[in-house]
Amino acid sequence: MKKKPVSIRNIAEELKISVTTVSFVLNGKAKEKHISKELTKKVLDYAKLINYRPNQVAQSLRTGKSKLLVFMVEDISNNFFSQLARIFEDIAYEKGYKVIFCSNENDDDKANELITLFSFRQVDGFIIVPSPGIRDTIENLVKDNIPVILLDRFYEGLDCNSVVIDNEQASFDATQHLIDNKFKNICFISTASDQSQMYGRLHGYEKAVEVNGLEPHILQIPFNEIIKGKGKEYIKKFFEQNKDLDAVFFSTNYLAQSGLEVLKETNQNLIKDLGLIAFDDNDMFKIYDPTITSVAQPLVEISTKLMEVMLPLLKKKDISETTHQKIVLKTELIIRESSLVKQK
Amino acid sequence: MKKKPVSIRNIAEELKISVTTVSFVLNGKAKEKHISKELTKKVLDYAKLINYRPNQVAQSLRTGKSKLLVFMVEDISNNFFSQLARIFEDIAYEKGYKVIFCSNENDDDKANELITLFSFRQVDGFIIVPSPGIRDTIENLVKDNIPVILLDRFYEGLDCNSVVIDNEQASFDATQHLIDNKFKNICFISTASDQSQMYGRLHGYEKAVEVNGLEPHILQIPFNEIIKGKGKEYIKKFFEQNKDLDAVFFSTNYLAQSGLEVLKETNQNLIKDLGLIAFDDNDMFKIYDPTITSVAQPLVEISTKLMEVMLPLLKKKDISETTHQKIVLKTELIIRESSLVKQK
DNA sequence: CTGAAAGCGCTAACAT
DNA sequence: ATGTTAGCGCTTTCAG
Repeated sequence: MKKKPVSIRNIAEELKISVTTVSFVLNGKAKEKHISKELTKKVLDYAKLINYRPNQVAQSLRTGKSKLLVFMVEDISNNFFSQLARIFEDIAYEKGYKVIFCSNENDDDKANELITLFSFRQVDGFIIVPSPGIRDTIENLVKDNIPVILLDRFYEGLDCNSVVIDNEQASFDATQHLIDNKFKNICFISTASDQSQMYGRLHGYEKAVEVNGLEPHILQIPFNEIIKGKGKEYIKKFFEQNKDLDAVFFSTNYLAQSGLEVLKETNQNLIKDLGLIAFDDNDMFKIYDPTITSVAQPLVEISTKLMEVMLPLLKKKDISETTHQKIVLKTELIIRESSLVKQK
Repeated sequence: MKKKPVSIRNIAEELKISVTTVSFVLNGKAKEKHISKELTKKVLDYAKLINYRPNQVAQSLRTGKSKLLVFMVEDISNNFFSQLARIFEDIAYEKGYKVIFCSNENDDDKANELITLFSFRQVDGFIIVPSPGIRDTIENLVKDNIPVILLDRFYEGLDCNSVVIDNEQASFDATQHLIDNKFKNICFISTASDQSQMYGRLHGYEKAVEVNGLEPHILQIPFNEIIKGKGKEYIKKFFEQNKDLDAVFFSTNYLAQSGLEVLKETNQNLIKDLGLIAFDDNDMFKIYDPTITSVAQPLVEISTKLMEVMLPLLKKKDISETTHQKIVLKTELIIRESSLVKQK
């Protein structure tokens, strides 16, 4: 039989005192409420003895706090996001928060629905990798003083907490690194998106190419085509039409994967002959042949910063006066074989 | 300002009827309670108009149901588990359930703590990839009639719902496939674990080797050594001591990764000369050179079955009479270049 | 110093 | 056919 958990009332009855006193003691307000040392100890000991766990649902109903955070990403099965989730999970648990992960597939409707679903009262805070068109929804969350942090990307001009990386610099450095290794016809394969992170990556590339007096070669694949699995076709066609490329810079990990598939299918040697860099690291990159250079995001640092920004918001009663923090973190270029100068 | 959500009482007042009526209508019990069509429609329309969302916390407190499921795996950042999570997430949302993912690191203490944390009342059901020593905890959950399904592995002799794959058959088939391709000195690299899934994989391998009159070559690495990142060292040493191996069967995806790293570091050609199979597929396997044969678990089927088993348990008031289901699913051997007969 | 009691929003047994 | 009300377990104001 399901044993009914003990309630604060049971404790009170057992100890022949009032629920108030029990509640005060259990919430560490014994001192503040001038409750005697002996009584305090008695309550604490008994609670420990019976291994008392407060009913969090009741607590939530009363306090309006659920100790639940929502961590909404594009796709939790994506290596980058699942790694991030894993680290954030630990940090959150440490602070007494549970995390609900969900995937919005970069789709506005799904994202909106999800945010509504965790409708305002049930969740203490949101960490969101926003899809392109939910700016209004985010703005409303902010207006309603709900703790929210944008992750990975943000909306230009919208005043909201965010933790992102310096995409432009990362992309510039990666491109420059290819150029330093004698590559001249570097292409940039990305999604057709004006989201901040892609915008930054594109501009970093363009800047590096321009500064070095080279020609840009850009492929931007519509996101819904990628969803449909058409990414490979686009890349294949692009490679066929641009035979003189000598290096490829993939702006996301899934594009890198598709790209490598195409190269592999076309001609195994291509992978060795081209300069190759991928945005976002992958464990397999270091055992590929050649090993693949990547732009690695600082996963631990991102997660830590998220919690650092989130915690004060959760603590405060009224966050309407808090200024929004915009954290920009540096990436690391992990140089491996694929981007080094080729000896022909 | 945070706008206060409308409550069922607000609706009642606005419509000048009682909360009961509103509650009944909103819970689809209008017919059952003989509430007039007009009133029903009025309530429904108004609720829609103001976009009413019930406070789920209050609902939970009252009903004891939270619409929350816990999905506890070894490590959510592991590709296999994150893929599974992604699919299960969708299926659960469809049924109105939210999912809390967490990682137990295959550690008993962490697993126990997590289960206690989601202490019995707050969560409607558990899906658990159990660490080796939490048999008692699971048994208690079962005794307390809490819906729980074991995933990926189970405890011999413990009567509990489970969804697993036929590890022994999968492993036998994979090994036999290597043998069919003329490999004679096939080694099996695994963890030192008597958990059911590893036991099955080991036995499948042993059986296939024996049936074919070959010698087994087995490396079992202690799990805590793997955690410490010592996996590669063990594998390296094993390869050095067994120079005559012509094929390797990795029992998990992280071991395959470590193994490939070792092979790569030792001698790039080894990867092409050895027969190679990995348990659990990975997107990168099909673009590796050579492409890598793997035993793929049926992710969608697993997730579907989990929900199929879970839903009835969630619905029933008393599940003490239900018989526990043990679902065993078939895997698929995805044959790629790495396991085909080598032309020397 | 301690206790009584209101009330968070909802459901459902009971009343009318 | 619809309304009144108790109560889920907790926090916290107010009273003693």
